[in-house]
Amino acid sequence: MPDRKNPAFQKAKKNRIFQDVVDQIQEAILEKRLKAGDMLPPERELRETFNISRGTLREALRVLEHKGLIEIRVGTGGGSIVRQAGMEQLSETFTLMLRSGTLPVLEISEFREGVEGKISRLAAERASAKDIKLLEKLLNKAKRHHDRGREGWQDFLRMDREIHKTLAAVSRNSLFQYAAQVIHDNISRYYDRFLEYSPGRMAENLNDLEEMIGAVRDHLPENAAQAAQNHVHRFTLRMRKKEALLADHHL
Amino acid sequence: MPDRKNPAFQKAKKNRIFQDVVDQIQEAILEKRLKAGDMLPPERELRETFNISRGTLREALRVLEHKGLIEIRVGTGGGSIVRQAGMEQLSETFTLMLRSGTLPVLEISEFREGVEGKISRLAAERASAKDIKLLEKLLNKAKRHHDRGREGWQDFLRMDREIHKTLAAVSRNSLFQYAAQVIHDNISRYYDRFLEYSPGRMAENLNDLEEMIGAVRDHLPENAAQAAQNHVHRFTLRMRKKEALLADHHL
DNA sequence: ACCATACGAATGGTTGAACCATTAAAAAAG
DNA sequence: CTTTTTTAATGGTTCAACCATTCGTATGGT
Repeated sequence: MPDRKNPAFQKAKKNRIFQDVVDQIQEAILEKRLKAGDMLPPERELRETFNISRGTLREALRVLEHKGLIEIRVGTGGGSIVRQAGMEQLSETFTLMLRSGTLPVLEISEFREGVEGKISRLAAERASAKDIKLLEKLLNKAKRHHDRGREGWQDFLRMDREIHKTLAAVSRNSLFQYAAQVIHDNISRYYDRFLEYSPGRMAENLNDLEEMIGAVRDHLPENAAQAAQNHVHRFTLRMRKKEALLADHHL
Repeated sequence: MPDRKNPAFQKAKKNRIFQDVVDQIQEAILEKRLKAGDMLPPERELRETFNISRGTLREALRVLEHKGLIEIRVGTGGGSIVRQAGMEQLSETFTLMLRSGTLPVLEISEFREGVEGKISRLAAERASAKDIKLLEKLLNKAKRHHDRGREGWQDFLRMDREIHKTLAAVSRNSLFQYAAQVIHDNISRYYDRFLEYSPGRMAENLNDLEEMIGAVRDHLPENAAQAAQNHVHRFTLRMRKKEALLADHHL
């Protein structure tokens, strides 16, 4: 169990006391006076340090937890553990905006096209021999699922996702990686129903993937970007068409 | 024996009552059963609705507030007001990640290049005559500030930002717009110090802006994208060079 | 000596009641 | 009618107790 740290906090003062506590602890973490893995003193002790009630302290800890700056565990040896802020919070907030904001699906898709395009471009620039080997292995799996026809459809879609995920990793940029993942997760949550089976569609998709991976293999960034954008754009078009149909149906 | 599947279940932390309350209220907001501007019942009433203590309820409200889903006001007629989740939370989380070093500055810059490139590309495709007129007006202002030399530097930078903002609006995609703004705000918060005056730098920047706006005027998406990326990339390079210098200095 | 079980202490989670601080609306004063 | 004062609603904070979970340790049987 890590040592309990006590980096000399000040007494709370602001209008909203818990906010002052949040700020103090956050600063301590950002200035590395508290490092990832360190444990804060137990609530009953921190309470006295800040000279506030336990309830107020807990509101502060709750916010810090939600910010991803601490993790809270119960039981003996539990308590508040300092974390390294990760991408989860960014994803969560983004998801909230996608779900609640009035972001038109068209704009989201357009953004996605840009991100996927750039990812493929970077991947084409940076793919190592090993990366290429992996991508081609995945592509072969996809081909085999394609050849199985209708019964391979779900597996094919899974490989499609896997390939995109791998390309994102090859781009060596975690922001693009997370952006692609968050958008994909959110788009598919609402539009997976558009992915009904059709032989032509699967052949078309397989062709897209072949083009993308071929361009990455040959280190042709421009082609890779174009292929990826076409691939995503095709999905967007299908989605819009289907949406229009559904709208008609409702009239 | 069948394979054991692991479909990435979420941690079942539902033991925590406040989390359940957060989820319920959040769902109500996302499903528009609660709209922006609506007010939740006062704490003492909500407490009874959920059949929990006020302290627990307040922890839930605290989290919702931090998510940007509600705003809390004190006094008569105050209470929890439903908000539309905006960009502030995204920006805040982004700032946290920047400061805690989770996101390498290089990756952020690269992302920014992609976003600004795509924005300029879209702007070149979609700019109306009116948009172009506005952009050229801004460009002229920038030119005049440039001609004033050193004393026009700050004004020139302001115009640079204004032009980028306008381009983002012309792209007609609020996601790109948000992304560009969040990244710009965060990058400049920590790296404005790299923007020291030099006549060559200002001339170089002005030239970039002229190229970008020229390409938009002539509806040449590819050129516009390239010009914007170069523009941002130049800033990235300067930033990295300066960072290296500072690092040397510290040795 | 070893292992399983039961206990107990540490720690976060929850509760209820009371009081403080701020604000807007109503009442009183001019 | 305007200004000031009062009042009531509402979030902010405190305190004290108890519940639930977890882990180390003591206990006891083999």
